[in-house]
Amino acid sequence: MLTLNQIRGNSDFVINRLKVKNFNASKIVLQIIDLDKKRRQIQADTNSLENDLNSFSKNIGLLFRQGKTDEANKLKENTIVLKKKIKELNQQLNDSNSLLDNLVVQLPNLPHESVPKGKSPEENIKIREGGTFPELKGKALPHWELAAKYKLIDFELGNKITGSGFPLYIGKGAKLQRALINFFIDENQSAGYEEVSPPLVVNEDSGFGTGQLPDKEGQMYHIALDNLYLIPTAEVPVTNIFRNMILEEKDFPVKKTAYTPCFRREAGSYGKDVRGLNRLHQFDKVEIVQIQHPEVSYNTLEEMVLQVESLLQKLNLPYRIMHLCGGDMSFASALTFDFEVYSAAQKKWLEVSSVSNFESFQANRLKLRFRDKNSKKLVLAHTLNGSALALPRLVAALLENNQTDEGIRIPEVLHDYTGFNQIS
RNA sequence: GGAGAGAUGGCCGAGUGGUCUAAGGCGCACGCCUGGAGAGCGUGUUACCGCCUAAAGCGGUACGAGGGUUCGAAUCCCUCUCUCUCCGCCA
Repeated sequence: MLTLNQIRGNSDFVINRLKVKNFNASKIVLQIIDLDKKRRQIQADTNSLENDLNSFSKNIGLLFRQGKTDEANKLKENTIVLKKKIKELNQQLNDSNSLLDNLVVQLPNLPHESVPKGKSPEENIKIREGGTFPELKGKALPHWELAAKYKLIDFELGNKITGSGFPLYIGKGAKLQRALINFFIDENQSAGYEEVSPPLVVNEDSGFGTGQLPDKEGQMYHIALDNLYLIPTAEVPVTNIFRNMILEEKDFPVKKTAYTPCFRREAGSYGKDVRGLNRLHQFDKVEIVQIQHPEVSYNTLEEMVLQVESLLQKLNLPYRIMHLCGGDMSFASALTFDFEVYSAAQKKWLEVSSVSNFESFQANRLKLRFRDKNSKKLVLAHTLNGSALALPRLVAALLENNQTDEGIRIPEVLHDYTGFNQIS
């Protein structure tokens, strides 16, 4: 959520920046500025009346203690009108405040100045690519056929147990999941991220803190009886560790990594794009999160991009890094880099990671601040996160790209984790 | 699931209707003292909103959350949330 300070006095700037995200903010911004002015006037009036009431009360107490009951009772009469007026004004103030909140919450985060204009993923800009493309003999099988052939994943059984989008991993398929998770966490740990293992369900406040609520509730599984939500990503519980916190500058950088299953309702399209592991309701992901000083958060973003890149390099997968255009960015992000791996059989790029700087957008909702060393004032911190990495599509590419006549080769870095170097 | 107790500032903890922003202690910051450190002494130490160009200053709000009673609520009443203890059940 943007701060009122960001909007007040910068309305043109805000409106123009949001155009990059194809968001027409002019109407809302004007409403906000108007309402904010009104709200402040109401508050000034209310405060002054409350001040009057307080001094009346003090005097009444004083008179009672002096035994001047008649005078006190006379003063009491004065407070009746005052109280009624204050009550009305307070009602107005509350109304204005919640109206204002409702408006501000609708504004997406401002995109960073480097964000390219564009409406769709086609307009994302490739930063660089790496890894080597596989040279496959004969016809490459898609991962869902490989998964069936080698009995790694049973989509039908997942269907039977739960429904579509909930695969059952079996044998070496299951072991491969664990191997990847452990590999990623170990790598992130060596890069200075502390491992945490958070709750997989969160309350409403947490959902709001990272921006899933309100608006995007349809994307999360909701447990109505307890009003809790299944996490769509570890970002939610991990970032919410810092809700309502005041950090010191010496605490920076805060670096956490977490493995969690992720649950997404998202009723996507059907057909080829969602076959096999391409889109699931439940999947595994290792996340990295950083809390940083605003002055250096973009260096941190770069550092996180390199961390994710190193994972893909070690797995020896062909990948590319995309600078997302305004239209393809998430609501809360100021700058996002997507990582895609090439799937040899499907002949397309699959997104396996998204690394973003949210600047103070989440911090404002979370009330995550730090004390500035020089000014001694409280300042909103910057939050960043990225997948390092999400498993399903990575596994898809891994299976497809490494298939041979003898079986599927496992990347060397995983051998210690899997205990086998080939699936056959 | 049953019974009971509780929630006060960064932490501990006092406070059962008025001068309570809230005693006392710890911690922290600064100063004095010291060769240096410690002890000791002194001073300071919540956040949010509003007024003010800003600072200073002033006003308002907040004692788990929300509502109520009252001229006045940390204190009384109602609802909710959470924590702890005991019993039961249990991975």
